[in-house]
This record gives sequence, C-alpha cells and structure tokens, in this order.
Amino acid sequence: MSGRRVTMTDVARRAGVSRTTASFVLAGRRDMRISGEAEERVRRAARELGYRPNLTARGLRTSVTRTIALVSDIIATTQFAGEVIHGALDAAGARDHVLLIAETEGDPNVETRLVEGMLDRQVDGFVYATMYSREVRLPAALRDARVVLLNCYTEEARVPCVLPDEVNAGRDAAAVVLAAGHREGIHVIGGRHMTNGTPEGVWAGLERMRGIEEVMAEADVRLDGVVECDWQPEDGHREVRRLLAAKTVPRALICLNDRVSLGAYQALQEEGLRVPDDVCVVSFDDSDLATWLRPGLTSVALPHYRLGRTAVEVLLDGKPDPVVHRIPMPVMLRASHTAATAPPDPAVRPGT
Amino acid sequence: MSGRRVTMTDVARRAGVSRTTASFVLAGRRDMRISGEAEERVRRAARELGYRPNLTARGLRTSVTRTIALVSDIIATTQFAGEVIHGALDAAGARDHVLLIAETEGDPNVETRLVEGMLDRQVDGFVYATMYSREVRLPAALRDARVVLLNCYTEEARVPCVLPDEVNAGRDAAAVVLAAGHREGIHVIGGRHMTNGTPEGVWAGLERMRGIEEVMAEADVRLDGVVECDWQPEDGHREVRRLLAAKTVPRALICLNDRVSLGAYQALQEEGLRVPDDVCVVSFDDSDLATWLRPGLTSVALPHYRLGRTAVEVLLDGKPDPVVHRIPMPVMLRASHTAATAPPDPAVRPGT
DNA sequence: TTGAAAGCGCTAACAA
DNA sequence: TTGTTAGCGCTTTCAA
Repeated sequence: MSGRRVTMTDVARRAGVSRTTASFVLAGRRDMRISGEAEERVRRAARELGYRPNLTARGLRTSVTRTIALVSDIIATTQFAGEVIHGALDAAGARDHVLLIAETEGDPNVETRLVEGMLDRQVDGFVYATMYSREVRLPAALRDARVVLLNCYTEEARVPCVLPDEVNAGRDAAAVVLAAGHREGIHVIGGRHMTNGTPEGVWAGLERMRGIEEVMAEADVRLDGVVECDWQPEDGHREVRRLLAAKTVPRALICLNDRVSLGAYQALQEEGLRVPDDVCVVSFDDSDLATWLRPGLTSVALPHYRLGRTAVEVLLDGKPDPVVHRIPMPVMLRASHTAATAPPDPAVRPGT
Repeated sequence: MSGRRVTMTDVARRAGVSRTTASFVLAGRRDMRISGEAEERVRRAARELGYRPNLTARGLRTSVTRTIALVSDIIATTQFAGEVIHGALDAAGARDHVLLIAETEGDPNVETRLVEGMLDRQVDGFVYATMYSREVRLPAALRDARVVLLNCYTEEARVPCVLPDEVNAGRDAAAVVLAAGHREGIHVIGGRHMTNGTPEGVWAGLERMRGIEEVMAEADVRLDGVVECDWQPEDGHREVRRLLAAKTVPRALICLNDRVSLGAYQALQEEGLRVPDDVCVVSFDDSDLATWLRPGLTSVALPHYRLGRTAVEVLLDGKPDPVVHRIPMPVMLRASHTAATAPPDPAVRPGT
C-alpha cells in the first residue's frame, strides 16, 4: 500500500538538486554554502514527501546509531527497574536517542552474548546496571566501548559511575530520629545485611550504617542495638518480635528498607504498640509500601528515576569530570517518625 | 587499541576465497554448493579472526534488523513493567532478537515521535502495550507494521492481541470463596472500578465481576454487596471500615486487587477482626504484597511474565491463528481464604 | 554554489 | 564450484 519509504534520492529528484545538496540541507550543515532557494526547495520536497532519514543507512555510513543499551543483571522483581528505565528513557528521548534493554540474569555467558549482540548493532554506548549496589568486573566485551556504570562501581578502570548517596541517606535517617527527640531506645533493624549469603554485608547497608553511626556519634547518642538480618518483611517481623519478647521496648526503629519496616509494623501491631506514639519508625527506599502503610512511613528515597536519567546523561553528554556521581537520596517525611512537621535538624548534617 | 572490527572481507581474504563464498558459508546456505574444503577454511578464518557480522550493514541490505520494539504507555510505577519486560526479553533473546523500549506517557505526539524513531531504525515489529487492560486506537504510524497488542485490544483492525483471562480469574476467585464454605456475607470491594475517573468501569473490573457473578449465580449464592471504588489501599481501608461501621460484618471479602486487600487487612485489624478466622479474603494480581501480608494473601495472579513472553512469541513466530490470546491467571493459594488445603472445586469451572 | 563518485559492510543475481 | 558486480540509503571528499 504505502509502498516503500521515500529516500533522499526521491527528495533530491523532486527538488531538482543532487543528493549531495539534499543531504547537506537536511543535515543542516551551513558550511557548504547552498543557495537559499535550493535549500527551500529541498525542505519543501522533504516535507511534502514526508521524508525520514533511514537511520540504519546513516549508521552504516557514520557508525553512529543514536541507540544506546541498558544492560542489567536483573530487571524484573523489584520496582527498581521501572523508574530506572523511565529515567533512562527520558534522558535518551530528550537527546533523540533510543534505548535497547537487556538482562543478563547474572550469567557471564548470557552477558557476553547480549553485549556482543548490541555491539553487532553498533550501539553508541552502554549503561551497565545492577539491581543492588555493588562492585563489578566489567565484561571484556565492554572494554573498548563507552560505558557508564549504574548502581555499581569498579576499581579496574576509570569508568564513570552513578550511585545513590547512601552515607548521607544514613545520616538523614538518623537525624530524623534525633530531631524527633529520641536519644535512647534506638534500634536498627537490618544493619549491614551481614547474613549467611552476604557475610561481609551489602554496600547499601555498609554505607547507610556508616552515616547513621556518624550522626549518632556526633550527637553523642548510643544505639541500643543493631540487628543484622535479611531485608524481607518476615525478617523485620521476626526480629522486632524477638526484641519485644526480650522486654526491650524500643522507642525508635531504623529499618534498613521499607519491607523490613512492614514486618516491624506487623510485629508492633501484634503487641498493641502504636506507630509513632509508642515507637518511631524511619526507613529507607521510599517504595510504594511507604505510602500504603498506616501511618505513612517516613523513608529515605532511593532516587531510581534520577539514577537512570543521570546515567544516560553522563553517557551521552560525556562530561568526564567527576568519575563517580552521587545522587542525593531525599527524605520523605510522613507520619511514622512522630514530629511530622519538624524537618530534620539541619545542624546535624552540615555537609549539605 | 583493538582497532576496527573485522569484516567479511577480512575473513574472505584470509580464507583465500571471494566475499560471496564467505557470505554463503557464514550464512549457512547450502543451496549454492561450496566445496567442503573452502567452507572449512572460511569457518576457520572467521573463528580465528573473531568475526562477527555487522548487523547494521546486513539490515541495510536485507531490511531485517532482528530488533523489535516494545512501546507502552506507562512503564514505571507498577511492577507490571518488570515482569512483562522480562518475559519479552526472554522470548526475544531465545530468537536472537533484541528489544527496544519506549514509553509514550499516553501522549499521542510522543507516541508518534517514538514510533517513527523506531521505524527509522527499521525495527522488525512492535509490541504495543498498555499498563491497564483497555481498548486502544492503533497509532497511524503503526498501520503498516507488524504489531502485537499486549494487554489491550482494538476493534479497528485484525491485529493479534494478548490479554489476561480475567473472566476465568473472576470465576476462580469466586470458586475459592465458595470452596471455603461461604454462602453468605460475601462482599466485593472495588467492583468494576466505576468511579469519577472511570464511570463505565475498567476492563479488568468488568471482566472479573462477570466471572464472579457467573459462578455465584451458578451456585445460587447472592453477593451481599459490591462496593464500587478506586483500587488503592486507602479505598479498601475506607470501604471496609464503612462496612464494619454499618454493623455489616462480612464473612468473605473479594478485593479487586492486592492493594485494596492491604487496605482491607488494615481496617479489619483495627476492629480486631482476624483473617481468615473471622473474615476470608481473596484478591487479584498476586503482587509482592500478597506474600508480604500476614497471613499470606490468596490472590489470582496477573501473569505478567507470560504476557510479555507470549506477545513476543506471537510477533516473531507469527502464527496468525487465534487473534486474541487469553493467558490464564493462576490462583495462588495462601492462608487468607481459610481452607488453605482445599483447592477450588474444579466442578465450578468446567471450562478448563 | 553544486554535482559526481566513492564507500560504509553486507547480500544476491548473474556470469564464468 | 566460485568470483564479479550491483546495489541497500546515506555522508563526504573532491572536482567542476
């Protein structure tokens, strides 16, 4: 029906000029001087014909495809994915680029296969992302490619990376608890995630805890306990129950993510304890859960959207300036930390 | 460093044959008979040089790129995205294709721009997806393209679509309630989602309710009430509170999604009612929430992964047979519906 | 100011 | 059985 696409040759013919001339005006190059009249004819012809350049052909010629790849280990499960992709898409779209997605499932063979597939398609660059912040080894196939690391980092090479600012997130969470007036009975649930699977802890946990402990030390406040456990609802539930069973009634709980907080809510509720009147709860991630819980959960947000967007910006705008970009994690104040109207004491965190 | 990619010319030269011969053996074409010896030389050369075909060049020549596009209205927010993309990725990868993602945000202009961008890159086909099941108008730019609809449908053209089997989901949910022994005090929360924003209801609501009502009628059981409201936690909470305030203590709640169920749990808990002992709860979607709630929530799953995978399979394998593919929604039995061990009475739904 | 022509890496019709 | 050749649609050098 609509038949074959109109090519530049069609446009040139209709405008009565050579393909060269058409190419120059359509590319908007002003260096080779073309008569205003010819230019106008070409533009009109292109418009009338509905001409659109074939980017495959252009890519073959120039080896730029205006296509970038987002390869990540696991994309599914968590809501991480959605907003990261959203941010990446927005940044790519704003620069007239398009985004290829791939998921390696943590398998190096799959990874190699996928990366080579993208290379075969001449992508202009890669965002290499992980679901959970951690150190990575860059796959060999990516050695000579433009790459930005998202939510991970590497020591092997000087490749730019984009990470959430977890230390300050920890500082802010602690500051919220202090600003709510607590100086004792403060417990941390989740800790560094030092469990069987991750005996050294996970990066987010280590960083958040560092921030928390810094602020506590500065305020001369002692944590009453740090429970190391997995970060699922059942873990939060179990550990808080255990706390309560030991007659240790906490005044404030810093939970290392919203799922842990959910478990904590459940355990507190079972004992007839009320948030925030009896126990103050502060959390991390600011997932949907934080708004769904009753009362609303105060949580330091993982800035998924900005992470995705920034990674693509760094990739495409290519400012090599800072090698690691730390994206601030905004604290979302809701009702679970008591002093809902009081912002965290700015004096506690002078660094911002 | 590694310099330019090795091309087929390099391979041919090293194997001492023409580019044609190299092309034929590398493409695995056996119709033009090539000596086993030449073939072997070409293969060796390709292997030794680490040859990989440039898919951009091939695409220009053959106009097949082994690249498909997933364009959807909103990708972020819900966990829908993650699993759908995951399924699509798996199916595409298994067929050695790669996936381009785009998000229109419901804006037709954005949509046109994005679709044309993909067309300019010569994608082989489109999966056109929506976050919530509904009817759509296919954008004009997609008229001449290979398209599969995902989670939506259109009356205008005979384009294949992939949809969750919501009617049977409704049937199964109702069957679970009946199998748990309830014949009265059954309330539905959420209904057809007939609210200000969507006065006619939403597709999922209409279909689920049809299934529910069919089964109830067949069993000669009367629903005690259907509450029409939005499907957020606060709505479930408010409506169940209202129910309880009216001294209508329900025996069973069918909530139209897991978020509504969360709100219901909260309201029941506030009144000291226990799930499932006092009230049986059955839900839809089977999101993470369903596993996180205590007790675990019995929920009819939206088969996100299979939806995504099937859409790509239909697109790539191109069986035109059924125009609409209904993907079954498995019921995930947990603790909230009481008779945890009893599967829904198969006699109730003979159609499977 | 414009056009001819080469070539990006690949496929495929045709000739040898 | 293999090689020559002509493109796919575009950019860009060079000559006119």
